[in-house]
Formats: sequence, C-alpha cells, structure tokens
Amino acid sequence: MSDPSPAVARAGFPVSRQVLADHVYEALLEWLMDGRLEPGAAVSIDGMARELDVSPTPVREALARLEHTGMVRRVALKGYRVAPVFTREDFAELMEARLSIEPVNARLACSRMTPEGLDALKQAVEDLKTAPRGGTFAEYRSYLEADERFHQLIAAQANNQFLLAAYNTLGGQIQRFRLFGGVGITDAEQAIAEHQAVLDAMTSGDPGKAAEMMVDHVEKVRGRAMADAPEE
Amino acid sequence: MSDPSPAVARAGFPVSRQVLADHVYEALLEWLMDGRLEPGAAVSIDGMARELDVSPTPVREALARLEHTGMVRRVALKGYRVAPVFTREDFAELMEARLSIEPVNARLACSRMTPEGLDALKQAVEDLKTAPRGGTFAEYRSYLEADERFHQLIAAQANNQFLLAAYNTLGGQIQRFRLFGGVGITDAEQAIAEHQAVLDAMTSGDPGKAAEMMVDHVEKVRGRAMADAPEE
DNA sequence: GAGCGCGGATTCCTATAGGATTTGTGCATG
DNA sequence: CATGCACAAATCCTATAGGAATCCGCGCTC
Repeated sequence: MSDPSPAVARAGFPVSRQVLADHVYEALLEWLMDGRLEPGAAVSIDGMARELDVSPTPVREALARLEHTGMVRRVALKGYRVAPVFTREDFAELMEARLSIEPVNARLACSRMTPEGLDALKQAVEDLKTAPRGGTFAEYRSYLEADERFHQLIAAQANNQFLLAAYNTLGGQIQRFRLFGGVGITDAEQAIAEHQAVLDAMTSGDPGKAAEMMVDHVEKVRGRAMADAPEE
Repeated sequence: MSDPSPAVARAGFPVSRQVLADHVYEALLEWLMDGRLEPGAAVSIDGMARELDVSPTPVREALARLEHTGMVRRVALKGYRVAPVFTREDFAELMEARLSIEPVNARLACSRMTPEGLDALKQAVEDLKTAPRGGTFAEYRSYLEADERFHQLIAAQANNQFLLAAYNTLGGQIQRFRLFGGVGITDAEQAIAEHQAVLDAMTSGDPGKAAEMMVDHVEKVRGRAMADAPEE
C-alpha cells in the first residue's frame, strides 16, 4: 500500500467509491489501449500484483472482468495473455460486425440526438482535425482517442443500453486494431471527411442519411485497411 | 473440499481443465437462468461460498465475470445483486437491439449454413414442437431452452465471432426476460410457426427471406409481450 | 411517536500462505 | 545430435485471516 488515501478524497469525501480491483482494471485497460502490453504477451497475475504493488487477489478480479471484453484471454492453470494480433479474417469479421451495428446506432442517435450530444460530436470531429498526427504513438494518441470517442458518443446517443454494450465490446477491439493494425495514421484526411459527413447528416436531422454515411465510412475504413496491410 | 477429484477425470485424464471459479460461474449462471435467484436478490459472496462449499475467492472471480454479462450488478463495498426486473422500457430496448442484430445473423447464417448447422436448427424447432408446455417452470424449461438454442445456433452459424459475442450478451438477457417477463408460454403455436418460417427460408437458401422472417418473428414477439403485460 | 446515535453482526475487501500445476534448464541416455 | 527425465523456479489456484465498511436493531432524546 503506497497510496495513503485509498478511497477518501479530500476532506473526507468518499466520492471515489472505488476499490483496488477497479483501479487495477483501469490501469490494465489503459496499458492495453496504449499498446504498452503487446498482443500475445503473458499477463502474469503475480507479476502484475508486484508491478502495481497490490496483492494478487484484486488483479485476479480485474483480469476476470477484462477477459469478457476480449482484450485478454485465459487458459485455466496457465494464465492470461493479451489477445493475439488480428488476422486478416478477424479484421473482416470485426468490420462486418461494425457494419451491422454502427449504422443502426447512427440512425437512432440522429433521431434521438440531444443538443449536448451534438455539441460533443462536433467537438470530437474538431479534435480529430486539430490532433497532431506524428509518427510516434504519443503523438497520434489523441487522434485515436477522438476517433473512438466519436463512435462511442453515437452509440451512447442511440439511447439503448444493449446496443451501447454491444458497441463497447466492439469498441475495445477496434481501438486495439487501430494500435496494432500495423499502419499508422495514413488516411486522416479521408477519415475526417467521412466523420464530417456523418456529423453533417446528424446536424441536418436526417437519420437515413446518417446511417448511410456511417456505412460509407466503415466500408471505406475497411477498404483502406485491407489495401494498406494486404499481407497475411 | 468435498469433491475428491478436483480436475482429474477417470484414468488420470485431466480433460476437464476447469478450476473452481469455472464451476462456480456455471453454477451461478444456471441458477440465474433457472430463476432460482430472483431479480433484485442479493448475491452474497461469503454466502455463495458457504452454499457451494468453496472459499470466497473463486466466487468473487466468477461474479466479476458475470457482472459483464449484465446478469448481476455490483456496487463497490456493498456487493452484488441480481439485475432488477425488466421495465417496459428495458424490454423495448432489448427488442430494438435484437431487431438490429438477429436479422443480420439470420442473413449471414443462411448464406454460410453448413449441413450440420441446418440439422441442428431443424432439431431445435422439432424440440420446440414436442416440448411440454405445462404451467410449472420445470415443465416449460425445455421449451425455453430450445427457443434460446434456435437463436444461438443462428448466431453461431453466422460465423462471426464478434456478432456471436454480441448476440450472446443479448441472449442472456432474453432468457432472463423469458423467465421473469411475467407471462408463461401463451404464444407457443405462433412462435413455433414463426421459427418454422425462419427455418424454411434457411432451408431454401434465401438469405433475404431468412432475415425478413427473423424481423417478423422478433417484431411479433415484441407485440405479444407488450400486449400480455401492459402494466408498468 | 419520530428522529438520531450507537454497538454488534454481517459482508466486503485485501493480504498472505501454501498446495498444485506448469515451465524452463541441465544432464544423462540412445 | 536428438530425446527423455529430473529438478528447480515461476505461476496459478484456493483457503484463511483480519481490517474496513455497511447494515440492522435498539435505546435515547425531543
């Protein structure tokens, strides 16, 4: 225990209501999303416990939750591993799933959009445009974050807990692919334009158009990624 | 430890490769699906450990996995509870999500169907027709099981790991609703006919028709449930 | 009678210990 | 050289202990 204030924020305000397992979960998730843990790497329970200076118990609990997201995989008595790199087929399946869910989200989000939601979407697209796109991860990290946020916001605005949960499961995988898909950010201009097209449809309140633009976007993402990384 | 052979099947064959947490997970899932744990009921970690005669550690791990399925909910420092009863709005959202995902699954499953898969589907519909539909849960349990199996098989035949995962998350909720939706099995004849229609489209190899019939089925399920339980 | 404070019991949470299993290494053998 | 085996280290898995938080019933006060 190095942290002297486990659950108490300033002035005795227990606003946190978080236990160690929650912190471990978030730390691991961040490491996975950041690429600090590479695909296929072993995630030792005891090792992580030492690393984070906690006991193995909360680490075990956090990993059990993570397993269900597909970010890590478990083999009984052998431990956890970061999910392996996407194959070409995995990627195709992921895009197929996105094409099934995201246009529906876009359609619903458009018809149920709140002014605050629309503002947040505009902000996300704005962040995409202004984000640095350098070669190192630290540079284009904010770009990836804004990309993910755009799609996440649409899923949230669809106002359906089950569709949101379904998207979130995909979202983690999408983010993972963005990191380890091999290519950096080579299609920013086109991707931004496609995001803008979705946003425009949302702004004009045309659900059908929003769905159509989302289909267009995902299909083009698929096309570009398939062209960029043709090797198996 | 009452079980003398934890992971060793006959003749020293460790085929099981299951640890205690896996068994606890399955036991809890079965209890949830069976309705033995009612919505809103507290699921005490220590209590479950006593009940199953294991230590709290594997129970904690199993519950952490279950939380992500939406079957139980956790509040830090307060414990787990079975997810509350579906409200009318929850149900509407669930059906909206099904309408987004299941027709896609049906379409893909139809175009990728294997002979074995088709046989399994036929068996499921056959089981639906012959299952007893008495008033007690023990009686119509096999009916619910066959219903769930039919949809699950289609999701599996769609041959897309992400869509399957998305459906499985829904599937648990659907099953939970079937149990606690208030009404018993009052629509068996119509539901069976709708399932048969989907199966027929699959057999004839018409993906568009399969998707259409699935839309029809889910919409009618929604209609009947909304009519049966109009009270909020 | 209603509201409030205060133990006691219950439960959650984390750490630790030790048994069981897997993994890696070195050495002997064919 | 390849193969198999023994042994050691690392890791997973489960049980247990004890601190911390929550819940519950009781008595007190207003």
